[in-house]
Amino acid sequence: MSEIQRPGALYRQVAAAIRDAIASGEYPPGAPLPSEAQLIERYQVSRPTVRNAVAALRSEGLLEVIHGKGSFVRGASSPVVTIDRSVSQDDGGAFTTEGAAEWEEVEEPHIYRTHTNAVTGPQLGLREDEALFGVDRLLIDTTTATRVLHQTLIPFATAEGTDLAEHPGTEPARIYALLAAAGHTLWWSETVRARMPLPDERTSLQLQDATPLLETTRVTHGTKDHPLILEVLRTSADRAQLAYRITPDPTPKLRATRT
Amino acid sequence: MSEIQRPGALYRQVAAAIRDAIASGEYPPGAPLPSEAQLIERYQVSRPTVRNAVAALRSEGLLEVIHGKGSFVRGASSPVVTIDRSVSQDDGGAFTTEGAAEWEEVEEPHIYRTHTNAVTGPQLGLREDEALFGVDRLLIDTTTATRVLHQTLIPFATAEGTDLAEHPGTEPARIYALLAAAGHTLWWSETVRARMPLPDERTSLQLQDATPLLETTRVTHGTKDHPLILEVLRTSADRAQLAYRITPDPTPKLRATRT
DNA sequence: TGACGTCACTCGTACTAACGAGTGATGACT
DNA sequence: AGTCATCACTCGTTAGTACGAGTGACGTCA
Repeated sequence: MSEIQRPGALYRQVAAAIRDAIASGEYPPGAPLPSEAQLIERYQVSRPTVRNAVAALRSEGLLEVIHGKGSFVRGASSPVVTIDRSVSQDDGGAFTTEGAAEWEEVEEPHIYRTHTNAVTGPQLGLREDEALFGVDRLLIDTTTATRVLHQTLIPFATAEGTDLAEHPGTEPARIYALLAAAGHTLWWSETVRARMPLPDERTSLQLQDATPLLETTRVTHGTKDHPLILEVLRTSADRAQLAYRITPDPTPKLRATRT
Repeated sequence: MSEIQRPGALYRQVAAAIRDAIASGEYPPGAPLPSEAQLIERYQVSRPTVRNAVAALRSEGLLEVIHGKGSFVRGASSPVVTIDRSVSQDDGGAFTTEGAAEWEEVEEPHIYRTHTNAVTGPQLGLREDEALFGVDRLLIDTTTATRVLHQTLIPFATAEGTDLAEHPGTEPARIYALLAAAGHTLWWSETVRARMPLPDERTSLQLQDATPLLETTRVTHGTKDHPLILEVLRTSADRAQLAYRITPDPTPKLRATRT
């Protein structure tokens, strides 16, 4: 072996050596790494050790391995799409949720009835087992092919007396307009988290290895004291980032929450 | 073997069987999994296969493995701390960035000089290689021990003529107050992304396996046409989530960006 | 009683070996 | 010329084996 020696496990040394080689530009983004056989030769280690090292780099998101072809350097994955989470309202009262123009539904939205659970109940200010409409959408950005899972949960209490009871599959921006027309002054609170995807999320969002999931939960508040709508958006952290616009809030913090 | 059979690789079948066992409550969160030797016995496979299966579940964030003790079920990790990213301003003009009361600096902030690069330049509306002050902080939430890395980048052009040129290590909320006092009307744009941590981020934030990093970038805008300050916040997606407050924006979207 | 060494148990690392499976190019056959 | 079988190369999976290293309990010895 040439450049490896000190720290701990052999495979970590090999991983570090490869990491350095990538950082030094020896293997630029997109370039193929030497094959396992060549790495075995170069570092004079066994195949399990090489595979262990490659696996480590893969879990760091540094490599992409394609069966039958080889390992490739995955350039610093910077998000491709910026999803603007601010909400605009034009003179006519119509709302624009950024992206409405860019995203396209690939399938019919899945509309169903469900109930609040231990998570969604508190978020909506409801007890558990309260009736909800649910709408699941799979959206795809037409230019970048970025996929987004979008779920809308509408309490019966919110839908009652509006068009929503008949057409829960209405698009969010129209729902906002509906609620505003019903006399609500709307504002939203949103939380953002990230986690590793579940197996089914990996497939439906077509996530690569070591790609976290970005998940944002938006609660629509109206003039009444309890929340009106719950929306959850899930997408690949590799492909998308979220954008917010913040203006100073004259009301001293009401929202110091802790779970 | 008992419950495993169909789909693809043996180790995936074993992983699925263990995943099901966890889901079924056979191994509740916090409980120890059978040892490797017992899993070998139970599923009648070799040790590499068992280890492969366990590694897969570990990378899903479902298991935590402790050397010398065993493997343990890691219950659905819901964030512990909510970081409110909205900004409040009281009558006296002082700003409150939520969390200021809860977070504590563990070390002296690291203050240095640096330059814009290909990423930070455009974000600040500057060319590359423009001079900046940099301030790095490691903050810890006193009640939950959640760690946060915070970086502030201040262009010389912003600091000039203000207290910042002398004291770049000023806290963000005070910087906002300073800029407001200098005649700026402030607003902020913020982007959120997630990715797997780099090795050094893993250690400084004490991240466990399969824990993504939440990273948010805040740009402070004033009355002038170019941005004033850049802040980057990094924390464990396992321990923290971000919160935003959204109000309808009368200006039709100016911010449809794409990188 | 207290300190410490030992031991049994756990996972971590490393090697050899063999075969399966995906990919792409080459070349023969129609 | 076009189609398709083959082959070489890549990574994927599995088995078997050995020893290193961290942890905690137990028992011995002072």
